[in-house]
Amino acid sequence: MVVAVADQIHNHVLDELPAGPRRTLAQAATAEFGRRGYHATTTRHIAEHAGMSPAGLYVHYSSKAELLFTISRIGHEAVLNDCLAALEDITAPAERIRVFVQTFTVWHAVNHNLARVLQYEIRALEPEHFKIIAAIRQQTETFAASVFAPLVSDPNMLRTHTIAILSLGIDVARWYTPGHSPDPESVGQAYADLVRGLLR
Amino acid sequence: MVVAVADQIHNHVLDELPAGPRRTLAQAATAEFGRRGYHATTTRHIAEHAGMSPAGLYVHYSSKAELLFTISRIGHEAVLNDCLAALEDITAPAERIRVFVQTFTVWHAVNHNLARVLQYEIRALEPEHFKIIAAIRQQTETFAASVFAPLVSDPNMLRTHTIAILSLGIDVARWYTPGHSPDPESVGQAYADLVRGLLR
DNA sequence: GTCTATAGGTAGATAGAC
DNA sequence: GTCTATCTACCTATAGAC
Repeated sequence: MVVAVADQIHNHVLDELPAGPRRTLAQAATAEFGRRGYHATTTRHIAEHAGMSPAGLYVHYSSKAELLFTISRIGHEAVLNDCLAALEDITAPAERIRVFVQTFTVWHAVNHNLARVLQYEIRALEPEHFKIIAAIRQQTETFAASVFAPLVSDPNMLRTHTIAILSLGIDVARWYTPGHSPDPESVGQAYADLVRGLLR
Repeated sequence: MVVAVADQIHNHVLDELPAGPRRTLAQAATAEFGRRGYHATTTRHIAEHAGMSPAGLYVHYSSKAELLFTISRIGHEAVLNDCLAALEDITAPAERIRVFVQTFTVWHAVNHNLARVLQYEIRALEPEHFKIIAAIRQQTETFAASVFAPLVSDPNMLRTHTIAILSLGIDVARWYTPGHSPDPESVGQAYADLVRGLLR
């Protein structure tokens, strides 16, 4: 079943946190923020999802804002690191592009709920938190551009192509619906093929 | 100046409403919802932006939810109608695709603030409102698929291509920043070129 | 139709017992 | 570390004067 697999991998990203209430709360908050949005989600929703009282949350997180920041930081680092790791041993430019698009796309399909928090709730971050997140996003964008650069000579076109290709992956988080959409690997493969045509 | 032009055309969409407090409030709400999100925006923000007291809003709208629905309905109808109108006299399949992509993309760049409300705040709509909006979105998606169909024989690929191409346009609303991003026409042209390569 | 004032509800966060 | 109870603040919406 697609839903179960997606949930497993989804939880896997936040497994960077040691097992315990802090991780449980981060998982609960990700589910709620992803479905309803940060401002529509109450601390009571999160606590109930995590199986504890509203007050219990504040033993492990100082605020709702810290919970969002923690999720956002781990998520943003995970996308970047997964893409870096996937391309580590690949040197052929065309193959690097193919694997990048596939990895980035699959990540957003598998982690569509977490990805929605990353992409939609940036403006809900507090200013100091926003700066840190923006820096990670900049790294991801710069890395993507470096992957596409060998096949795009014009710098202006490189910028447009990079934004467009990242858009394809990012927007998967918006429309992806487990059970209704094709499985993540299929989407990733289809998008990698699309981009190959796009860059010729 | 790019900002001024974008604001003019932005306001133009809501000019479907007769001039008066109802239109002024819809414009104010669009600006606030687009910047901060529906749930982070208070009725006081909207009233202040529109230059009236918090209570004044309720003379013209029954609730904050009705304001969102009004904006969402007019905006969704505008995208669909603009695309239909742009393709009315065009029969050549490749040209229809080019003009569709350009129109859809430019619309989301010019109306990026309104477009954010359309794309990000669907889940904030009340159930009855959601049904009506979903029906308009379905029409737009069906129309897009009919435009691409002549150049994509495999039905499965048609669905993937349609989603991907709509994603490109929709995601413009997320990243477009007047003054920093290229002007809307340039983005539309670049994306139309990209899609031409993508469909070959 | 506009305002000031406020009702009624609920949010984030804390106090203090166990 | 968990709970129940609650504080304080603010939000949507209404009442009622002008």
